[in-house]
Amino acid sequence: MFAHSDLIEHLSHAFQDLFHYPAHHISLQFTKREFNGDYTLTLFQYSKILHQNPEELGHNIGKYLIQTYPQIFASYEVIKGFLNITVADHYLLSKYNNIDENWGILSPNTSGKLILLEYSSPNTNKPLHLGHIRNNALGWSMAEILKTQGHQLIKVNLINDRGIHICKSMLAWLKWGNNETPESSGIKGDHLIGKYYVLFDKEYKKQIEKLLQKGLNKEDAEKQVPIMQEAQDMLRDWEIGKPEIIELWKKMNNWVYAGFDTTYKRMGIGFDKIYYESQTYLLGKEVITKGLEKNIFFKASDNSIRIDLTQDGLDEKVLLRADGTSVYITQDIGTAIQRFTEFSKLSQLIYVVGNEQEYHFKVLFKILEKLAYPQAKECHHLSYGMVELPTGKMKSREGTVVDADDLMDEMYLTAKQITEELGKVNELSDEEKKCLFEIIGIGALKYFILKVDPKKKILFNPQESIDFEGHTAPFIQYVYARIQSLLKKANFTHPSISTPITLQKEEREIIKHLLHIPDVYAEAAQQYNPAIVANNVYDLAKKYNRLYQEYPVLKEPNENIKNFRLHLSYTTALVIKQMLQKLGIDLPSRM
RNA sequence: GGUUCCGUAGCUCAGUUGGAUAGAGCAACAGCCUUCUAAGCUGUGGGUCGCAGGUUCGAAUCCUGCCGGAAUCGCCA
Repeated sequence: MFAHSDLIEHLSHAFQDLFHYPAHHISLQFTKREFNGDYTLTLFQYSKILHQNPEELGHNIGKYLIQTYPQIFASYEVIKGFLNITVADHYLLSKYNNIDENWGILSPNTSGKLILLEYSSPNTNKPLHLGHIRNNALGWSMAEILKTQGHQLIKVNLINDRGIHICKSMLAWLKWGNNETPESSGIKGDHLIGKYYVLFDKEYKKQIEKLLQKGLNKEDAEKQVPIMQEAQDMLRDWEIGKPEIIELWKKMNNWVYAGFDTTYKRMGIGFDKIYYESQTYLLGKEVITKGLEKNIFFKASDNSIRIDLTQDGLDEKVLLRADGTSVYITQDIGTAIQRFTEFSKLSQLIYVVGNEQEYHFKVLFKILEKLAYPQAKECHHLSYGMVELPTGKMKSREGTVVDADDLMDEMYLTAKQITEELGKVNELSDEEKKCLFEIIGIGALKYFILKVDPKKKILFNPQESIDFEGHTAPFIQYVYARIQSLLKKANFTHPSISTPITLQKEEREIIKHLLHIPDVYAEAAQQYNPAIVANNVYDLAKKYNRLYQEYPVLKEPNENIKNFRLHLSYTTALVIKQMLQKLGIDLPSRM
């Protein structure tokens, strides 16, 4: 199916016939631009095994290929230890004809797995920020990429809707809110809650300062802050289910969810299922007890239950406090097991969570393994680096965050400004324009994030706006829009290519690139890295631009060539669209 | 201190299952719109691939040590 696999098969025949050598794992690479040829075989390794100098070996294989498969191999060159093979135009074209809208995408099949991917997972006490944008973009995109490999994905969000942080916002709202609501204030729900979270923190700091002035040391002061004690009391009331607290909690959480939904929708992401920590935080205790009976865990002298992972290069970890209450990892064990039960065919869990929690997930997966869950070995933490500002890490409480909604607004405005300056779409309706600016702005933002290897941290400078030129989404979207314009002018109906033609170098470059796309998806999935798709689709767009600049399409006098170029343009746009959609980026038909 | 990750052009990043002269974008400079959308194309300049060893015919890529940065090693989540 892929361009390479049959070429490699023929090469392997060559080794067999010529040298009776069973060559496995032959790897072909693209020939570098400065040499003649399409695919290159490196000869050194074989020259050693077969006791033949590379030059001679190269000629032997090259001749064999051309004589045995003249319809596939056109010519070859041996330079130093490299065999550069040029394949025939009609071979490339016959492969090219297989490309359709599902190119590189396997339909759900028997080897496909059922995978649950958890991402986003926000707290309900503050709005989403740039860090969440990275998480959301990565999570969504990773799910789409895994689907190309025939897997079935369940995307879930685990919302952290309980705990002291929510009580802080609730308390501040009770004290100073005057019954302010999103409706009465016109403030988006999550932002409104965030406002009270900040207010709490201000008051908290003020009170600490007072205590310090009274002569308390820092540690005691932090323990005695009245407002913090009030928040603790509120958490206790919440836990025993005091009706007015629960009601307030529900009301304020609903404001937040409405706000999140707006942001998610604008980002173009979604979930198949939403879990709430308030419903899962007690899970896991039972498992701990069972594990204790099986001696996987042990009771420490202080009555807390722990696991000793020192043999596995980790530490001793508490799983249940002495008073029987659960800790963070207890509920993660619980939810994992609950999911294995809930979806019996589930074979993999993927968690999209920042790299600060790498240790946590190592421990979690190890515990699941010790508890003899076969899925444990398939669990994966898609860990990503922090988004940092020139001033350092973003901190919600100190207001040094780049707000997700604000940033998207800014991207929209930049897209609007640039588009209007260029003045190419003036006759579009206001509604169409709005839609276009959104596609360009949000696309630029997502691409900015997704093109970077997830494990690297991203430095975001609010002073410098995100580019719309060069290695960006708008660049790729522009290629697509141009092609749509060509197709429209030509009334293109994509007939198949049957007439033999001679390909230009730029055309071969594009075809070879397109033929390689299935490998790109496979690699991105295998490495859990959407950046591979992001960088590759840029290369494709770049190659098309070279062709576009150099050769006419509609104005090409030869009808066969004209039709072929139109078809190649159409196919390129098709694949670009597919690839960008894997990144969650939309495409405009004009821009 | 232990563990993990990162260090490539002035800046932002590709390239790491070992292969040819290390590639893009931004920024700078010089060209290309009476020809299919110039958010584009072409060219110039810019590199001790953190440092030092090692393995190899061949190392940005693998191994060891060191330097610099980040995260983590909570009965916080």
